[in-house]
Amino acid sequence: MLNNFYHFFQANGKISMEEMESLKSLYHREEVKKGDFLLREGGHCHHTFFVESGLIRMYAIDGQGKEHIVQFACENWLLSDRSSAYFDESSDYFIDAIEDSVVVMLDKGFVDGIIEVNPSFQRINERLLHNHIRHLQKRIHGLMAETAEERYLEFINLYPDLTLRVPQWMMASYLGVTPESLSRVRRDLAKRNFKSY
Amino acid sequence: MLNNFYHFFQANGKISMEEMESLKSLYHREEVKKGDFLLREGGHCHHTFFVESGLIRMYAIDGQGKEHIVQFACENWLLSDRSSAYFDESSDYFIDAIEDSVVVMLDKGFVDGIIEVNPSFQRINERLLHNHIRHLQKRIHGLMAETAEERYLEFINLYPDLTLRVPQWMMASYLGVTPESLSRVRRDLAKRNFKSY
DNA sequence: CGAGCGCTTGATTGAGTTCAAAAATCGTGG
DNA sequence: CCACGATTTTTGAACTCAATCAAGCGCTCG
Repeated sequence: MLNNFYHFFQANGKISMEEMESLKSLYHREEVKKGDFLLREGGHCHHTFFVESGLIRMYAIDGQGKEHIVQFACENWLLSDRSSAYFDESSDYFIDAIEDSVVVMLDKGFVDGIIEVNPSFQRINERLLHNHIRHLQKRIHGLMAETAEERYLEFINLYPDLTLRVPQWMMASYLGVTPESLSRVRRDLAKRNFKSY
Repeated sequence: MLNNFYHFFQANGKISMEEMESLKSLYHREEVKKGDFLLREGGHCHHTFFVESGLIRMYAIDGQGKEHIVQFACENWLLSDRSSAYFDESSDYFIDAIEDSVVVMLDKGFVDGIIEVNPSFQRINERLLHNHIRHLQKRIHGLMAETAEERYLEFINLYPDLTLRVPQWMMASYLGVTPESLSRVRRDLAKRNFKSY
């Protein structure tokens, strides 16, 4: 029960079980089924989501009604619309479950709370933010400089586990191409006797 | 002399001139001429750059030798390769001056130093990071969901001042299109009797 | 078992790139 | 202050990658 969650914070900040207990008013466990929403466009993102088990995603829907997946999050990942949560704005994004999942919902006060209990989390939070920035920057560079095929290869390299769990059309949406195009990319790779597994 | 710099921190954190003085070992003023480099690919980013006057840019060069501009920074903007600076990695980016500029170079210790002097800067730094994330996310969405024309219109709306100071081919590089394409976008907008100025 | 969803394939279209070259603008030294 | 070379912007034509539209296949789950 929330083993991943407790382990995540113990490993990162050497926080004790008792200290986590003292914060328990600032988080709660939630089970969600495939397809359930944790956030909808126009709503406010009141939580950061820690994925205890399962798989969730964040995505936007553009003017033409097309989905664009911003991020996946499986076990031990944190996901949140930081803009909405931090700036108290209504969100441009949807967050829903791709698989039946167990999610720990962290209140806005959680980060401050854990920093109070253990100040080293100040650093850890900062690191998470910098990591996020680095990741987004890579994504931008990929979209500007790389072909669909290159982006696909990077993705399966970086997230081999997700590749098996995420439907292909969602991966396409993450990569910024249509499902048809991704299908062709894969066919062409196969023809050039490229074996991934 | 560094009026913008002092004003920026006074306005944001109510820090006194004396307190800024106490940090003066952690920053220094530098004059750079158009074309001068502040950072090169492969180097380490040891500073955050505050633009006192002038205009600088950060960009990457891809496998085909093409430039991709990540960010512009004019007066009162901060610019840095956060990944390189924060994680002590070698940088993927170049930073150089588009105009003759006066830049305040902030040492890595500057942020910690100013937080020590005035703890409210902890919050301000966090806000800057969140803003950065929000901005990058918008950019990703633009690249995935919008046409070159839409991105161009957003840019001139958001940064009308930069539009006048940045050469067109650089704006193209920021928007993720070729200079030729941007030229055509502008011609077509003009033909549809769209007047910006 | 059938309806719907996801994946594939084919044909066509289209936004943006590439290559080439002309026109406009800039900047710098004489 | 002008002129000349370099850079920037524009235009044209051919091309390319990926999108769109349309159809068919196969699986699953209700």
